[in-house]
Amino acid sequence: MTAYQTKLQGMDGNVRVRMAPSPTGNLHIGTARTALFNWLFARSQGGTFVMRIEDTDKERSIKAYEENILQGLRGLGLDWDEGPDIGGAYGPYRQSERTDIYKQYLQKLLDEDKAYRCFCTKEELEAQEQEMISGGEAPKYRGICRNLQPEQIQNNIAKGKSFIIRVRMPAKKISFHDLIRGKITVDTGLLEDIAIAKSTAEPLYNFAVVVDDFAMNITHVIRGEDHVSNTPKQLIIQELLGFPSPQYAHLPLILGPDKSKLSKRHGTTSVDEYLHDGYLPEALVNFIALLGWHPSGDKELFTLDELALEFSLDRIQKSGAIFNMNKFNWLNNYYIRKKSMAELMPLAVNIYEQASLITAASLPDKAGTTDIYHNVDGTDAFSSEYIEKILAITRERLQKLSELPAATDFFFTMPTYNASLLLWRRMTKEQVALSLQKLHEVFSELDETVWTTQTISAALEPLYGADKGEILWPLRVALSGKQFSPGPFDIAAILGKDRVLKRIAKAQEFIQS
RNA sequence: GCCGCUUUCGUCUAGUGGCUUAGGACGUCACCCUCUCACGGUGGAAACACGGGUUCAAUUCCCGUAAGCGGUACCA
Repeated sequence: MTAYQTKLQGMDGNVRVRMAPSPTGNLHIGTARTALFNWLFARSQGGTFVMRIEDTDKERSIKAYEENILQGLRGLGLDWDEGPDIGGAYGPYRQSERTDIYKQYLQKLLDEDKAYRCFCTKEELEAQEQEMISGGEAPKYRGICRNLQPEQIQNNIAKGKSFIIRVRMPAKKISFHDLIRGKITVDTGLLEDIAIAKSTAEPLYNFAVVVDDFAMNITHVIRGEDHVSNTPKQLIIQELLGFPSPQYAHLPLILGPDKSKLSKRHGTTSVDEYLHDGYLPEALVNFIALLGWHPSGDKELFTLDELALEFSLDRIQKSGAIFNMNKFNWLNNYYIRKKSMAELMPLAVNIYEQASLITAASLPDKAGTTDIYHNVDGTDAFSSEYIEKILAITRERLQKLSELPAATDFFFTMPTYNASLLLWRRMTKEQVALSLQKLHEVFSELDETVWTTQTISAALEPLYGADKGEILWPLRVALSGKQFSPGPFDIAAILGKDRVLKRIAKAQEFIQS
């Protein structure tokens, strides 16, 4: 029995939470974290996690975004028990497919006179609003259509005037207990008669949410803090409809460096982009989990399963958390170092291919292995073992996988040199040329069949003067062409005799010209 | 403007009235390792927004103030 299964014993398992993304953009960091916390809560309680697509806004909702969001979430390791892609007992799970359900409750509210038709045009509403603002009042719908006579309504409908549906907002103090923030009280008298549908077939957010959360038996609503002001509205609608209220937990926002809600102007907010940029899913999950939540101990490195084990709502922060790239980079480096070679290889190969450093051999060789790659002009071939060795010595210096091509291109193509870079400290060109010449001699003599980091290191031993750097720096730069790189023995061991000799010769040519 | 929420090192945070010379992590600085960079190791600098209460005692409780954020749609 796993630790998780042990933990679940004794839980009622009746918890039902939902993630309700709106497909109006690619999967956003904030959405991912809300999903993560819902998932964590469901898993830690042995409850059910429901995925529901909130696509009531026909203009802005795009199917491709829905796919991006769902795929992105799965890519992070999250799964759901019910949803548009897998069905479930409470479907359909797309609001656009639930109009009949909304229609029925909308009619009920209209019949009971808890809601009414508002025939005001957008222009009229806007004018009223302007009037109120210039008069120093808080802009709010005045309730022009609140008390229309039945004949007027019939008349308007007969004339084909379009209408929206508004709820009669009762004026009272309403409060709820937020699982994270405690008691929150709002005076609904300050709220206007909010619109709940554009027509009987087009419900609006606050209404659709209430109906669905009830119909889907949701017990806990865990969502961003930007929804606290919607909660009293939804509470009222529930009351009007006679629905019980779920429990609420409002998560602190993820902030940009300027402390405002994280958005595109702060840079990348899309999960996709981070993944394409070489950030690992496990790093992203670990990082966003720590944005607003903290375990009871000092431990900071968590897998998804470990998070599920430790997670609890009462350890969620109340204030917003700035998305700190530094720490994210550090975490990503940690996970790059930790990842198994088997997982890392396909990612790296893909990146190398995209950078046109290698291309998979067009034909599998006769042994049936397909793990041979060529450089683009076909002048050199590399085994997957060769690439694995490169990763082994390079991974610890990467903050993200996308740095791989620039950091290791010299393993696949001849490096280009920069004159000043070949010179170690106060060395002259002549001294460097001499070092290179000695190196070329030693490597020429070295037996190719025992070509390892150790033998290379030992073979160079006799060349050292007082400053090893006079030999090792030119060597490293000759092999890599870079200011920063792994050590020269490791590079040489991987490159092999032929490539090492060629690179040293090229560097010699360069320094003499 | 109105309503709501929030406030511990630069950042993420621990802390629930005395155990705190306020702990950890990232970043930063110094040193070590070292041919470079990174990794790793050691050490340092760095915070309780302000003002009143309550209490023998407040970072911790209460009230104000300030600041920040969120909301204020026929978006979600």
